[in-house]
Amino acid sequence: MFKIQISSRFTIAIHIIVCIDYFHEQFTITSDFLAASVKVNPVIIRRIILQLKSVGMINITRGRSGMTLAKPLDKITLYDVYSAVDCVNGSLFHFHENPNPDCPVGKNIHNALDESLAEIQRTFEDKLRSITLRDVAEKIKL
Amino acid sequence: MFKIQISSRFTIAIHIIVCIDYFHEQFTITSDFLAASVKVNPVIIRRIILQLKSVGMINITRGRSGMTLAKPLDKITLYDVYSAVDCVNGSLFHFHENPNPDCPVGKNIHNALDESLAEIQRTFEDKLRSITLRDVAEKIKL
DNA sequence: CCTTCCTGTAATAATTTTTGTTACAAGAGG
DNA sequence: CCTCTTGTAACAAAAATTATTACAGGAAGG
Repeated sequence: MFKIQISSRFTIAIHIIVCIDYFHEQFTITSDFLAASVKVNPVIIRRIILQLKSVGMINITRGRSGMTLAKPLDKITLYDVYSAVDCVNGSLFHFHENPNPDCPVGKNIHNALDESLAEIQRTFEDKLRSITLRDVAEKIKL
Repeated sequence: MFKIQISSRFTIAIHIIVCIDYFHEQFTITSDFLAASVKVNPVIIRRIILQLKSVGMINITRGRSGMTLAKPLDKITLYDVYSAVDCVNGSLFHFHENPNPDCPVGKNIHNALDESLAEIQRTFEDKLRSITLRDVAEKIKL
């Protein structure tokens, strides 16, 4: 009924990293190469790899060089990827913005909830931190 | 830059439940009353209270009766509210839908990731289960 | 029993996000 | 200098979220 999902940019980014690791000795990895594996437009890939590059996760240059990983897989957690592509600056929860300040509940609901919501988000992100790209890549190679 | 937030329906639903608890002895609680505290259109309120009703969390009748809670606050967890308003049937994560089956990575990425993503979601939902509406309401009354 | 109030619900609009696409300048390397 | 590919803008399409109007139909009060 309702959607509420974390962008596919996250799983695409994971797919990209695993692909670079998997194929880097066999092929020159380009955005077209990755687009063929992920099956999306190459520009989508480029936008994501720019974000991964900006946090020092991969190396890219223009021209025929192809891209490489800048870190070993076991030094990249799902959280690293998540924060690289999705900008988790803010809250995972969307708060209704104008509760009535003249109502005792409306005035305090934010304070009453914020701490709990932040704690939930922290738990979620800690779990993301506990899984590395190596864990994922190993399951691919089986 | 990107949004990715759980619908405000969740925090609105919490607001609603706390309001009913807080005001039920003083006032007749209607969707207009709640709309004034939350500061959204009454129809938004009605759609949410219907969902809360459908899982047996509140009692509603047409006419002048007003609505009441069907459960004590400490028997309602944030997860109960979350699942009532947001239909968490599916995954919290949006997977890109057509990875290339002819690519060894594309063919296996789903299997390799699904278990981990499900575990992350489970952790998240368990945390939601650990907080009750009583915890929230108590902070309002301070 | 009839008037009033409020829910339940459809229909629709306005925003905001997300994803996809085309196009092209500019850097890198052969 | 030619070719390949990134980096990026501009724009289009699709999907999701939130808001709004309107009204039929129970429930309660007089």
